[in-house]
Amino acid sequence: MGRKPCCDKVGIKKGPWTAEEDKKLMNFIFTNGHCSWRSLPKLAGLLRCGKSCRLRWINYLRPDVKRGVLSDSEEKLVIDLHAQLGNRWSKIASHLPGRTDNEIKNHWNTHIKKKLEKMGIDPKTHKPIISDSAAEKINEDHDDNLKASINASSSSSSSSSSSSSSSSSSSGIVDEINLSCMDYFWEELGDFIGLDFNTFSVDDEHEDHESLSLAHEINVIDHQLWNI
DNA sequence: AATTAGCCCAACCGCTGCACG
DNA sequence: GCGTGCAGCGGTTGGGCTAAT
Repeated sequence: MGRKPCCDKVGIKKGPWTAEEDKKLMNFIFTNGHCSWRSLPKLAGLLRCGKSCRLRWINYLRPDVKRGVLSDSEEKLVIDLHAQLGNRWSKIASHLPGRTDNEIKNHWNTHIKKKLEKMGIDPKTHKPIISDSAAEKINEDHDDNLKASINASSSSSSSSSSSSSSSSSSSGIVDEINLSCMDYFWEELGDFIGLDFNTFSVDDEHEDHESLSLAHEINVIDHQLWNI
């Protein structure tokens, strides 16, 4: 015997919400709040499952929900947070007042992802997309450095200091690649939305209150993340 | 004007984590 | 510690809309 489904599918309405249903849901929540999403549809006189009501409320009917396309600064904040948090849309949404995880997820998949790919940046890793030949070259160089470090450490095995410095140089190559990738990413992104990531200031074109406050928030989040 | 292709977004589905008995 | 039920989350889908042919 498995888990009871969240709603018995018989008699449950699916698909787009009507204005009448919206009204019923809003009226109920405004007067009673949402004590239990599971029991809410019955109490509100809706033929929907609790999940559906919850989603409708959070993504559409909530009074503080912000509609319309994301601003450049909001977009930047999403990219920045995605680079740190990955596909944790609800966490990302919590940093953008009035925006929902669903909205951000949709915007990411339809707009930002394409923009980043166009800029030659992998939207998953937030690093430049490297061609096969370039990747081979990096691997060759890395292998050469690794071989050199192994040789060096084997030839001077008595000296612990020299072997440690050699191994750090091989991993240093990888760090260098990662750092240059990130520099490239921030530079491209800065150009794209008009934000200087060194000073967290925006250029004249983007110098509105929202951009500045978001730039400040990005700065704060960056500090918090780096301090973890 | 009709058809097709692509885009966008609301909504659904299934899984996970958490609280509680 | 275990099982159950619920809310919440993220991936995916489907349908409406618009631009291109």
